[in-house]
Amino acid sequence: MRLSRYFLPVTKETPADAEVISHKLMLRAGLVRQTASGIYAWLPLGLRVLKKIEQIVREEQDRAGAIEMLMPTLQSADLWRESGRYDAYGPEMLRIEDRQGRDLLYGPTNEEMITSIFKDGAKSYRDLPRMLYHIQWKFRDETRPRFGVMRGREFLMKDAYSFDLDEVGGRISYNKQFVAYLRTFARMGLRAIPMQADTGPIGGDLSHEFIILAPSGESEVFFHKSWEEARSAEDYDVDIEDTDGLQAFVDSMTTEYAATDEKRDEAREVGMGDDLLKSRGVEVGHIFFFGDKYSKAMGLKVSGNDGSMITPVMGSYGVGVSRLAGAIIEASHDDDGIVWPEAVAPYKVGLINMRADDEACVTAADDLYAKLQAAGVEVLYDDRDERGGAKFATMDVIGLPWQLIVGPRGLKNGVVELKRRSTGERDEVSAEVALEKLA
RNA sequence: CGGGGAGUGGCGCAGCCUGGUAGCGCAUCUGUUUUGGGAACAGAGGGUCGCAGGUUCGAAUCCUGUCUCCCCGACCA
Repeated sequence: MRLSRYFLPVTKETPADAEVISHKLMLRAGLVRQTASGIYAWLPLGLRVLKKIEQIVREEQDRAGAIEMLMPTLQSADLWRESGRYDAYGPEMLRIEDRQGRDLLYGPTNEEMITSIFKDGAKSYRDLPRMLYHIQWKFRDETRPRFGVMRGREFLMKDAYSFDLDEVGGRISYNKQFVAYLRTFARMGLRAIPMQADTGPIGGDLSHEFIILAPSGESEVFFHKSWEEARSAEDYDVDIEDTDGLQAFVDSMTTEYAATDEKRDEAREVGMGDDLLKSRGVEVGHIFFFGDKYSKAMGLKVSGNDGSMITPVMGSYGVGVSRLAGAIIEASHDDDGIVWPEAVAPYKVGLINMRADDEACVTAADDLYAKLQAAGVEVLYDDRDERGGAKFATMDVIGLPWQLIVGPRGLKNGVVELKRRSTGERDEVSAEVALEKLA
């Protein structure tokens, strides 16, 4: 994409509304614009990030054996009356009436709807286990939206639902999602720690929040120092079909101490000494097993192999997709702007032509642009007639992982400059070497 | 939902107390000189002062109502 033809409203000043760093940077970098309290428009650059995040979530859900579908944002109130939640949910649920006077709501979550759909389509024990998911906008009318997209009223969420014949099966589904979550966040360059959350009606330990560490996160978290070390998705490469191995792996991930502020175990902390670390954290995912709460209330039953009727047990698994965009920035930025992890960067390379009025520079930069595109490299080409300083500042604030700088100074010596955003390292290399490194 | 604050060119703000026909910085546009870390100079465009009433010869300014947004707290599968 040529910047001269793009829509990228980057600002030097921060709007007064923004308080947290990710919100400020998202506005400054032209990723989002607020349209109402807690409601955001995703501008072209921001949308690319959102889609990158969404795609990683999708790939890991698919890998875990979940099946993608899409449910609507608007739901019938009758569906929620079946589960009893229409009255129970409270004012956080946005209620709407259509022209016929029918009660609708903008879905804050989809347990009722998925249960109803699954009930319609699954009749036999042979139809289970199944996991279904979708990535769809939700609305929760929070009393006080804040922190930009991290606590919006309208937000993009991946929500998955598992259906199993019994609790043993339910735990297997849960474990598959558990691993998928670790992998998902690791792929985005985040350190996400599973922390035990309030348990569902069944009790036990089948509910975890995934908290990412970020110095400016919204809540305080406490954990064993082993979580400090960076881990990649490969560290979570488990055979999810090996039930025992999967369980052992999940156990190993939940033995080291990790707790949110409300869940602290002081007795345990005392014995940890220097191994205990604390940080700020942002919740980016939450998984839980809730047994037959919805299946029972909504009459979901399938035939067993002995002709009996079985009420399946369910779990649900949420990832805050739009929240992640903010959370990643919280975890990865510096004084100059965003530092995108490569996996979610809107473009991989920012190509800068230092002098739009210099024929040699234009030719060289155009050539690199064409070759990068031909090689399938996502590149944002700053071909505007601006001064170098302004271009550097723009590239730094939008945080693309690589900056490829073409200027008269380097061309004289037959080189271009390759700068890594995360470290600031610069290499003077030939155009060919630069292409090789980026392709 | 309790408490606090703010609405004035795209963004950040001043003016309001003490009514007199709207200003500054940044951004934008034009021109010239510039050009490796957000250039300088000269000129230009752009605002029914959130909205609705009221008081007054006259309202951004005073009064009443209303809407919106932000911050702290409570809440947050």
